[in-house]
Amino acid sequence: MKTKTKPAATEIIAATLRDEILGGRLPAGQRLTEMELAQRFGASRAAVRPVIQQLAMQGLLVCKTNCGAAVAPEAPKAIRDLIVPIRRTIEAYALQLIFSELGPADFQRWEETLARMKAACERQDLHTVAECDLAFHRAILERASQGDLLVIWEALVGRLRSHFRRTQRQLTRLMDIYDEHRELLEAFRGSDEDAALRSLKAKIA
Amino acid sequence: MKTKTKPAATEIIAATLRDEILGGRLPAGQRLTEMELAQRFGASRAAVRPVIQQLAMQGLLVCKTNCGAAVAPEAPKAIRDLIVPIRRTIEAYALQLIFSELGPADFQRWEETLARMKAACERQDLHTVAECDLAFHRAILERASQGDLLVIWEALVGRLRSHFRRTQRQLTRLMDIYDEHRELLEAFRGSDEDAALRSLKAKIA
DNA sequence: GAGCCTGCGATTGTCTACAATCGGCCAGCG
DNA sequence: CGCTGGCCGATTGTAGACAATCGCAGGCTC
Repeated sequence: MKTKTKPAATEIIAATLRDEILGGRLPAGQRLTEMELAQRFGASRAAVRPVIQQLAMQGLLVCKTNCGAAVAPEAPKAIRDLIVPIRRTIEAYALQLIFSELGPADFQRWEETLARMKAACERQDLHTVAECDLAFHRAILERASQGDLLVIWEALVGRLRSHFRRTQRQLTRLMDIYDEHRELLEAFRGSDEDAALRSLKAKIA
Repeated sequence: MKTKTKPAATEIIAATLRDEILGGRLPAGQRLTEMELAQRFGASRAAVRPVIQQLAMQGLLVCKTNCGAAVAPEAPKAIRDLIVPIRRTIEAYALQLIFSELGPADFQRWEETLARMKAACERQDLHTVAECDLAFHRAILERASQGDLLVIWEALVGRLRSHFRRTQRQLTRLMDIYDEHRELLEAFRGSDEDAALRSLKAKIA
C-alpha cells in the first residue's frame, strides 16, 4: 500500500480540488471528467464520484448529465450581492460563539496560515494568497464546531469567490491582504469582542 | 423493466425521501442503511449512494462513516434563529425577481398545491400539509431559475424544519396554514409588489 | 469486579464491468 | 444548398462483488 486506503481517500481528493478551484489554478470552464480525475489521483471513478457531487453542491462545479463536469464560473453579481451579507452574518455569529474561548492553540493555527500567506504575498503567489485567505476564515467556522454552519458557508463561498475580485488589485499591494488579516488576528487576541466582530464584518467584502 | 432506468432514478428516490423526512413521516433518528434503501426502491447501492450524500449536505441526514445514516434532528435553536432571516431574504429576493413576470401558468401551479393542501387540512393530514407548505415556497425559487439560490435554500430549509413548529398548534386550526398561503397567492396575483414581499416575509417564521 | 483485548457482524468505501444517454458528425433527401 | 435523419464516440448512470473499517460482545487477565 502507498499511503492510506483510509476513509480519507475521497476527502483528500476533495480538498485538493477545492483548493485548486478556489485558488484559481483551475480556470472557470475547465472541463473535468470522472476518468481524468480518477487517473490523476490513482483511484477509480467510484472514488471521485462523491467528490464531484460534493463540489457541485458547493457551487464549485457544474454538472451536465452524461456530459461531464466543469469548473463553475462565479455567480452573477446580483447573487453575490445577496449572499455576501449572509456570509458576514454567519462568520460573525461563529466568531461570537468562540471569542471567549480562544486560546494559544487557536492563535497558533491562525499564525501558521498568516505565515504561509505572507510568504505567498512576497513571491506574488496569488493562488496561495487566496487559499490562505479562505483558510483563515474557514478556521473560524471549524473552531465553532458547527457542522451545519460550515456546510452552508461552503455553499456560499463556493459561489462568491469574492477573494478574486482582489485580482483586480495591483500585485504590488498584495501585502495589503496580509495586513488586513494580521489586524483581524490581533483583534481576536484582544478582549474587545464587539471590536473584533466589527473588524471581521468590515473585512468581508 | 420495472419503471424507468432513466436519469431520474436517483432523483425520484431523493425527492421521495426528502418529502418523507420534511413531512415527518420518517422520524428524527431513524436509521437508514444503503442496503435497506436500495431494496426498498428496487435499485442498487450505487443508485442510493448519491441520494444519501445529497440529503446529508442538505441537513436532512447525518452520516457516520461505516455506521450508516440517520434522519437528522432539527438544528439547535440558535442556528435556526440565525438562518430564518436568511431564508426570508432569499425567498423575498426570488419573488422580487419574478413578480412582474408571473402569469396564469404560475398561478395555476400554486393553485394545485393549495388544493392539495386544503384537502390535507380537511382530513387532518399533517404530513401532507407540511409537504405542500414547502412545495409552495420552493416553487418561488424554481420559478426564478436560480439554481444556486435553490441549492442554498434547500440547505437552509433542511436544517430549519420550521414547518414543524406548527405541530404544536391544535390540529383544529390546521386550516390556518392554508388560509395564510391563500393570502400569499392572492398577493402574488395583485399588482402591489411591496405588499407581496412584506406578506411573504411575514409568513416565514 | 473492572479493564483490556480479541473476534465477529454489520456497514460503508472502493473497484471493475455493463448499460443507458447525450452531443456531434455525416450521409441522404428535398 | 439547407435540412433532417440516424449512427458513433464519449461520458455518465447503474450494478454487483470484494476489501477495509467501525462498534460491540465475550472472554481473558489483573
